[in-house]
Amino acid sequence: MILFRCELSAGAPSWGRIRGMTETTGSRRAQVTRAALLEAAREVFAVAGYDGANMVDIAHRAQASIGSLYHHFAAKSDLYVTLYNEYHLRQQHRAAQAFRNALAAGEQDALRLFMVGTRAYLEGCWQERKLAAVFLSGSGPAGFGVIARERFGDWLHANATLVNGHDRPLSDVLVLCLTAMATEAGREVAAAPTKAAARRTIDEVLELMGRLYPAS
Amino acid sequence: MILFRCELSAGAPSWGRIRGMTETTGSRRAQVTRAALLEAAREVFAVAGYDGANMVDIAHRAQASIGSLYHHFAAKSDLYVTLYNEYHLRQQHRAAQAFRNALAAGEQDALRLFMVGTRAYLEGCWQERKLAAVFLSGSGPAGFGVIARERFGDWLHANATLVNGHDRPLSDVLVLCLTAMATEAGREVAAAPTKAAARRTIDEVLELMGRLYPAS
DNA sequence: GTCTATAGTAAGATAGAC
DNA sequence: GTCTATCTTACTATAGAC
Repeated sequence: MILFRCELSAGAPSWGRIRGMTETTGSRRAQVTRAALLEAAREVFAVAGYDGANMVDIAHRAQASIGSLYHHFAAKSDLYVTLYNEYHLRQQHRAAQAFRNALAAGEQDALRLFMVGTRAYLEGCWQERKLAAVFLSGSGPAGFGVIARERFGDWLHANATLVNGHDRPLSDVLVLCLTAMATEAGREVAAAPTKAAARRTIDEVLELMGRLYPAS
Repeated sequence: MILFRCELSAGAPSWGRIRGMTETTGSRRAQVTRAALLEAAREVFAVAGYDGANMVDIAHRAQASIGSLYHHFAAKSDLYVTLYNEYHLRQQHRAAQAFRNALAAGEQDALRLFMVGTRAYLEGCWQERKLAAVFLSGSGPAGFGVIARERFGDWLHANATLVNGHDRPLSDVLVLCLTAMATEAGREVAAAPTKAAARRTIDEVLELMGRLYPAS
């Protein structure tokens, strides 16, 4: 029984490459440039949002040129989606790690294991709050919000399925509500002024989720 | 004790006029043009979303010119916000009406009254599903999502305050979760294939909200 | 691979005649 | 108030030197 498995969306994402993604191999210098461009994009998106960000600013901040930017990324959306996919993968790893730790520590209760994974996700929102705020802000290329919600819902559903041991243990509406709560909580956590405040929000949301989640 | 009062945000909205709103008075012909432009905008936004909509399409669909459009509305965001404010007002009226009806029918329980108002909101999402889908899609001018969420949260908080009879009966996190659930539910309802499906979603969400809402 | 320069396109917004 | 014509900005895309 594998909860919060990284394989969930490690395959080809249904969304992702809008116009054909750039390769990840290349010379050392190319990789440095690419990394600088991604880091610059992360900062610019965080300040200006998706629509407000412009490619020239990103290139300048990375001390690279427009030509170089377009050499590495086919479009603005490509830049955004690349950042999102990497972020999403890190979040999955955090959840999977926390789950394994809890299992190793002897935790058996399915619901509690589910909560552990969800808590890890929310703590990831705090650790990467600037980037998380970008993706939770609702900005992004056309259709991105819907896809991100669906991906998160699938993730919840798949893990909840394993928790309960049934094929379809949770109603669609319950998954809808859990997803909505986790998303809103992530937004709140990413905007929290202090780590203590973030932790309070996380604790309280998990307590509320426990009231919704049917006892296993 | 007035629940779901229309006055809640009938005053000057904190957001609203991005660049100065146009007056509502004018000649008969001007008002006809203005109404046609709003109706056209409603249709175009519903199909293309905020970013995808373009002003030329809206003007053409209203059989008016670009110049005329900009005479009536200072910017694309003004058009969008005007539609939103009118929609929001109708939703408030629906909730207030349902509340008054329930009161007149002898309903006394505070929580049940709260649910009646919330149900009216969700049924409004179904009745105006095309328009509701626009505002719930997450599209919109920069910063709109945040403001819309805040406005809804204020509405929830104010009414819940009256329900419970305390100054601050609900924790911020609980309001956050109720807001998130209502918003997601509204999205789902607006996208439901049939009225029966919408009603099922509404019933189930209200049941779940009842588990979160502290007994009064 | 990286750069500068530039053309093309689309859309928001404005000017000024009527 | 309404119109046509035009301005401005910004993303996309490409060419061609190094």
